[in-house]
Amino acid sequence: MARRNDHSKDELRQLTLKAVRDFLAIYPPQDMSLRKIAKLIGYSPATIINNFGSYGDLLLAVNAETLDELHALSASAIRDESHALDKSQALGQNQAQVALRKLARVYLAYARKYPYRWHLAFEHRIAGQTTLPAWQKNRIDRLFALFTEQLSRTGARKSLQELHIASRVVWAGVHGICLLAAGGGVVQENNATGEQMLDMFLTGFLQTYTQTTQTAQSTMAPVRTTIQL
Amino acid sequence: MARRNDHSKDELRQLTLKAVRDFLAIYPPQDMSLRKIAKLIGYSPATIINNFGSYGDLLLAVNAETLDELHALSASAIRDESHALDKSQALGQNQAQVALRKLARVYLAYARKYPYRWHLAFEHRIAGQTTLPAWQKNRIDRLFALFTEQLSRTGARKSLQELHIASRVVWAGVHGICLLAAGGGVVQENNATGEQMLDMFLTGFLQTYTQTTQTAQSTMAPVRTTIQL
DNA sequence: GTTTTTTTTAAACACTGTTTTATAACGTCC
DNA sequence: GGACGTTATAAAACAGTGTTTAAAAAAAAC
Repeated sequence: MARRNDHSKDELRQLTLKAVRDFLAIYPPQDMSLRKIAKLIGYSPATIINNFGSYGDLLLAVNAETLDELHALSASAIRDESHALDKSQALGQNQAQVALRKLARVYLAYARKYPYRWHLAFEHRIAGQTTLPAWQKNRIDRLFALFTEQLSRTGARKSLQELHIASRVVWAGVHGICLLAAGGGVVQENNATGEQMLDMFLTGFLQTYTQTTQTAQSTMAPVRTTIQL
Repeated sequence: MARRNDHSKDELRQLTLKAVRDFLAIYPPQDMSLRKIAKLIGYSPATIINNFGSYGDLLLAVNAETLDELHALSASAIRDESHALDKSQALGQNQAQVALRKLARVYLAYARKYPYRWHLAFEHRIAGQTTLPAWQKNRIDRLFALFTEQLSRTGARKSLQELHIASRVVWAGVHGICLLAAGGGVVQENNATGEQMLDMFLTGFLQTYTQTTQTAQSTMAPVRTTIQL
C-alpha cells in the first residue's frame, strides 16, 4: 500500500502492455480483465488505471501498438516495389500491383498470427467513447494511405475521389476476407483458403480498375440509388 | 416471488426479444445488460435465464432473428430476377448481375437501418462458446447461398470450388464495405458513400469474373504462397 | 529532521451474469 | 373441497467486473 519504485512510470507501462500482449496470445479479449492483467504484473488494478486512465484506454494503447506493428510490417513488405526507381512506366504499374498483393498477404498473415489482437484493434468499441481519439484515427488513415499510394501507381487514370474510394474498397475487401479466413468472428470459412480469396478479389478488382478510364467507370449505372427497407 | 401467469412461455420469449430489439434500436450492445432487459419487461433476471438458458443464449436468439430478417429481405429483393424464366441466356446473366447488386444494397441498407443489431449478429462472440450452434451456422450458410446462387447464373464457366470461393469473396467485400459505410466499428468512412464503394467493387469483380474462364483465372499466379511474419 | 510530494494499494461502490432457495399459484387426483 | 406434486417466479447470495476514495508509506525537498 505504499510506493515501491520497482519500475519507472514508463517501465510499468511497457510491462503492462506486454502482459496484455501475452494474454491475448493465448486467450480472447472477452476473457481478459483489468484485474487479471494487474495480477499478472504484480500490481493493483488501481495502479494500471492511474497509468492509463481507464481499462478502455489501456485497450486503446494496445490497439495503437497493433496498428503500428501492422503498418511497419506492411511498409517494409512493399519497400522494394515502392522505393525502386521505375525504369519504365509499365514496370512501375506492375510493381504497384505486386505491392498491393503483398499488402493483402501481410494483412492476412498478421490476422492469422495474432488473431485476438487483430480482432481487438479493428472491432473493439470503447464503451462510452463515441469517437476514437485523433492519434488513433491517424493510425488507421496511415494504413489506408499505403493502399492509396500503390493504387495511384497502377497507372489507372482516375480522379482523386475515385482513388480515395478505390483504396477503401480494396481495404474493405481485404479486411472482409481476413475476417473469413482468420476466423474469430461469427462467420468462418474453411473450404476456401484466404490466399485463394485474396487472389480472386485483387485480380478481379485490379483488372477492371487499371483498364477502365474515369468516365467509363462512372457510366456503369447503379441499379437504384438507395434501397428503402 | 410466485408464479404470475401474465404471459405464456412463448409470449414471454417474444416479449423479451422485442425488448432487446427496442433497446438496440437506441443503444449499442455494450450498453445492454440482462438486468436492464429484465427491468424493461418487468420480470426478474432469473426468469430470462430460465427461458433462454443464459444471457449469451438470449443474444444468440436475437442474432437468429436478425439473420432471418436479413435473409427474408434479401430473398424478396431478388425474387423478380431470381424467379423470372429467362427468355434468353444473356438476359439471365444480366439478371444475375442485377440481383447481386440488389443483394449488396439490401445488406448496406440493413446495416444502416439497424446498425447495432447488425453489428451484434456478425461480430458478437459468445463468451465460453468456441463454436456457434448448428442452427446458427445454417442461417449464415443460407445467406452465402443467395450469393452463390446468383453467381452461378452469371454464365461464367467456373468449377464448383471457384464458385464457392467467389461467393465468399463477394460476401466478404460487401461485408467489409458495410463495416466502413455503416460505421459502428473502429474504422469509419465519410467521404465515400457505401453505394459508390459497392458499385466499384461489384463492377470490378463481376467484369473479370464473367469474362475470365476457369483456367485463365488460375493462371494469374500469386506473388507468394504464404507470408512469414 | 521536518515537510511536502509522489506512488501505491486496500477497501468501498455500483455494476455485471449466474445459482440457490423459497414461495406462491396452477393442475391433478381423490 | 382439500391435499399433493409441479411449475413459474423472484429475492438473495455469489463471484466477478471497472472505478473511486482514502490512507499509508516511501522518496524528495527544504
